[in-house]
Amino acid sequence: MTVSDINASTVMSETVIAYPGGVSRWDPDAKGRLAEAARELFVEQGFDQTTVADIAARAGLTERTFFRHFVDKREVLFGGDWLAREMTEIVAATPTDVAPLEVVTRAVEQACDAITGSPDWSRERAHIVASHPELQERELAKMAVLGGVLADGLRERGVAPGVAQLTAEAGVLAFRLAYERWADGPRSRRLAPLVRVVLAELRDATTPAG
Amino acid sequence: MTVSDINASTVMSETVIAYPGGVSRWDPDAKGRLAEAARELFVEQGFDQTTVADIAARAGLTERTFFRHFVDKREVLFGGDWLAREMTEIVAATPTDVAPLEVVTRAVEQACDAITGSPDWSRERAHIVASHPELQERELAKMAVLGGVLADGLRERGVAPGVAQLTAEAGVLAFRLAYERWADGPRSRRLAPLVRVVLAELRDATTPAG
DNA sequence: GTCTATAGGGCGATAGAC
DNA sequence: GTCTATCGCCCTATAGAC
Repeated sequence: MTVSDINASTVMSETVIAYPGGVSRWDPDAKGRLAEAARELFVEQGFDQTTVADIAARAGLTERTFFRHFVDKREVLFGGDWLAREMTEIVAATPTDVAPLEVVTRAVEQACDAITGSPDWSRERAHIVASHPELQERELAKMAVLGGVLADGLRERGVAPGVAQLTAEAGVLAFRLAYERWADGPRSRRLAPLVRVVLAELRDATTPAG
Repeated sequence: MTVSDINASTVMSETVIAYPGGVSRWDPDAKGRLAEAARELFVEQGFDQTTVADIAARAGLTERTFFRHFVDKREVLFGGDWLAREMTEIVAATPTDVAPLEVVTRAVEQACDAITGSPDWSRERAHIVASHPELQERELAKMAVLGGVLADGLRERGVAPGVAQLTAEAGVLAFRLAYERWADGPRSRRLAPLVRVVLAELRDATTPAG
């Protein structure tokens, strides 16, 4: 038995014995387990107090594996580029005779429904993000990406580049402000309907002498 | 002129004194020297390849001193809260009979003039930021802060909270898009006049059936 | 100022699936 | 056998604590 064999078998016995939750290193959906472990720990002890090692340990994995799935610690709270891809598809699936502003509005509304599947966690997450500047930064960066994909989607429909960018950015701004209001408001309120309200207010706000 | 004004303007402009030969720890304007050293090194060898130790060494200081002046490595490319303070003052100095949208527009225009004192560095900086996601994140965060102070400024003038936020965010969005166009455009173009153009386009983009 | 913990990258070894 | 996911241990820089 070589040294590396000892290490390996030690690791293996841990795999069999030392995971009380029945979570083994080779169980499926490592990424999902890491995300869930992270959520739990962030709620239990806060984002700052939770190390990547903590998260990996709870998921029955190592730090190194965490970083294979998420580019950094913050990213575990954001669904990668899932929402961006979702929005790309929504825009592409919208009939071509729909006006740019309406395309963006619908895309944002559908995105709202997609992300608020579990309202409790959505709100919890919103408050975690709101209380950590580095997470707000990441959230804003994600919004910028959404603006980019919306603009690209509009351009592919033949919308002029400048108009596409402005319309997309307006939609993303409405998304962000609607989300902010929703997270602070009563839990009975739904997010999607707020989008058109905010967009109308944005138009009024940018109209001189209004 | 306050101490923070001195530091901020030193960071933002080229009013840095030359230190021929040896730079000692006790020479004045440590913050300005650090910012200058950082700029040079970022241009020479890139942001990633430059360590805080490199920057501190060139400025004749220690890493610890760097972190006393800048909360993190990225912050050396951003003027702290200088621009936010500037905007707060501009809003406060605007006559009270000026409409909210016009207040925001003027504040952003004046901010444009303030940050483009040295167009060459401004553009260089814009390209460094554009090619590093973590710097884009910080830039967006700074924009969010500007939105906050503009909204607060409007509220202090008696503008309704919701209107204040929408107007402020619209102004900041126009600022960001104008800056983007300016950085990519010919160097003869000035930044400030772009703001009203973008704001008008934003209004058109948010107007249905337009 | 000194010390230390954490984030995060590089790379080869290895376990398991197929 | 190939292919992929994970490990383990190297490392440095950042950033915070003392």
